[in-house]
Amino acid sequence: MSVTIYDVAKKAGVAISTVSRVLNNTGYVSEKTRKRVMGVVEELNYEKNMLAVALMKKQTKTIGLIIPDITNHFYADLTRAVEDEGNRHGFNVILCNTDNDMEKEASYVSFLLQKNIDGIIFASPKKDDPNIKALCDKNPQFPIVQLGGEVEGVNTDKVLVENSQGAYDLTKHLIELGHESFGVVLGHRNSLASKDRLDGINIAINEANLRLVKQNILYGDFKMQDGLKSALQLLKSKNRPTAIIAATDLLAIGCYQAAKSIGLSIPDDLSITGFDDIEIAQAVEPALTTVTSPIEQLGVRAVEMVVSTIEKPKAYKEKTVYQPTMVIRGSTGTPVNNYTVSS
Amino acid sequence: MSVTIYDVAKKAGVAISTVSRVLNNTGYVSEKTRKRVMGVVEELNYEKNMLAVALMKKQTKTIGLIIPDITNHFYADLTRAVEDEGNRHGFNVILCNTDNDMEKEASYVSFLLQKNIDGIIFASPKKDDPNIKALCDKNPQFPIVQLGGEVEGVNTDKVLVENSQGAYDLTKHLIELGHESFGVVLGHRNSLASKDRLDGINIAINEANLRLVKQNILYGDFKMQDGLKSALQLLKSKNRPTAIIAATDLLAIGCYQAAKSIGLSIPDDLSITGFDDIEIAQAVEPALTTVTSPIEQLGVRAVEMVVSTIEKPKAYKEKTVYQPTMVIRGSTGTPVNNYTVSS
DNA sequence: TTGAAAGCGCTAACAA
DNA sequence: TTGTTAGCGCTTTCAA
Repeated sequence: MSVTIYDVAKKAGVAISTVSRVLNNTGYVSEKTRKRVMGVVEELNYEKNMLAVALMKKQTKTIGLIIPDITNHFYADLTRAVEDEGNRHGFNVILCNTDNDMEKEASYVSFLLQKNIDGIIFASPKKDDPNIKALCDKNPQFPIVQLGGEVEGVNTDKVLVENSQGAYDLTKHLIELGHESFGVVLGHRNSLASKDRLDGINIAINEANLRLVKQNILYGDFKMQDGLKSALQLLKSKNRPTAIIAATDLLAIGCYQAAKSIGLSIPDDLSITGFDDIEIAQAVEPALTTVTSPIEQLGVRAVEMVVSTIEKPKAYKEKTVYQPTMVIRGSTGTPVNNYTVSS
Repeated sequence: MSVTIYDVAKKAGVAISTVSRVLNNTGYVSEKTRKRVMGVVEELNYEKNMLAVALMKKQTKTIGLIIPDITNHFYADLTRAVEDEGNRHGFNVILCNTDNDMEKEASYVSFLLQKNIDGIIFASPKKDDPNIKALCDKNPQFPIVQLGGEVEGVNTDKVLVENSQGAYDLTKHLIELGHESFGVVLGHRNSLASKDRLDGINIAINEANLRLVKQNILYGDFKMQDGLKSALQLLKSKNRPTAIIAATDLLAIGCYQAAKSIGLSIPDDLSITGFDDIEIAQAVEPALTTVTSPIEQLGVRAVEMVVSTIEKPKAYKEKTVYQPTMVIRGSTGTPVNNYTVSS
């Protein structure tokens, strides 16, 4: 079928080991034979079969990227960064969307392992993810990096964002504007993203001697619809907050819709904050106050970590933590507190 | 290192071929040995090395997906669909972002080929893409599907969307509202998306005996920023249009910003239409009139096509064409025509 | 400086 | 019903 190293060897009148040597620049080869071999390689349009190489070397030059959902802008950006950086190092990336479904994740992981993938990046693992734990227990040497989350009791390389800091900043900003009652619109209950953010919010609120009513903390999925639903619930409640802190920009935009649907104006009647700073955050009206993470850098760092452990296994694990940055825009302001909503 | 078929065979006291047989359900195996072998498989936690299988069978159960940019919502949705459907058929997908850079694409393609990938889906190929042509010329049997675009003079399976129809519908809708002067904000000059849409627009305009001024057709990249820039240029020109047709929703949202920045209200002073119906399209104010494609179906169909050709090569090529659907929302209306802008 | 040959882990004739 | 063996295309000792 396709041309192999044998074809090249025969045509060049040398042994396959010689061809292999010139192809890989390994061992001694006379300039003369090198030229001859390269000539035949060009002539025959020979391309190395990486499968055979992989079987030999036990390196596929492929990494797996496991994310909840590529449709979420944050993961799209991240994936882009990982793919680019991987490519720069000569690695391809196999994409896996789990929807936070552990069974799906398990099946992906075993599939990836069977394919002898060289390493895996887990984005936003949930704190009780059993698959990562199992994988690490079974083979502590296998290159894994956890990005933007950490499974309890599992020691791997990590790239993290101090999300609690971002949430703290946002909350403090709202408090300084004069807000005293808050609504919190989160995603999955056991996503680290939700937990971290809530922590930061609580710290800021406690510092200011204010209280966060438990009923004002709502969980859901990460879609815009969920933001709308949660916000409606908050806005129609007795403990109606003057500010809503959403766990992602998309959720925040869902909150915008809720506010509009019942005639509240942002930020006069209601301040809203997001998280992620997706492209649309500046396009909505008013522009969204949010927090931005160095997503590209996260991806780059994660790839650096896997690739370096793949190429030279190391005895220690490392962790890099990034700080998010608050971006104040038009969706937050001093509360006016003069509105009424029919409950 | 890891446990192989030999380990299983030895422990079970059978030959490797027997193990292979029970693993693949091929040929006769007595119930007794089957059970014994399976027992050992479980006990040893044996997992098949797909690399070896692939080397033998010349099938890697992996397909490549080549897209311009995962960061673009349309491709994120598409990728999601392709990945899901691929997975359903037992295929992994390797993601490649080309940024429409032909060299990058070429390098990806040769990389994928070296890895003995089973097939490739090219999303939105540009009409003069040299790589697809070269690939087909070299190996007409290799499973390829072009999605949402077609390279001239290349015969492969195709999944298309009649974008010109969507653009036609949008334009006609605007004309019926009373618009007579249009601005067109496109993406790359030689992307099929741009060409198709322009075609549809022209047909509708000609049918109505109107004219589209050449200076009102602007090209750029596909980012929000480009929409803003192009729209500003249009709105400050002498031939200021009353409606802008953008090639994507993101570009349209850029146009929103331009309109707002110079104090025009939508749709009274300016109607705007998009393309794609991304999630945010309904969240912007006013909600965006746009056109929606069955993205998921596109991905599913493309995967069906590659997978079926991978599994059973066929002598013919096929093409599936989908119709887009117009979604009318608040961003289009009757022109009021009483505004002035300092030029 | 080059070649022969032994694998990498598996499938698939072919024999028994 | 099971075992033996020859590859798949390559890298890498070890000899020459």
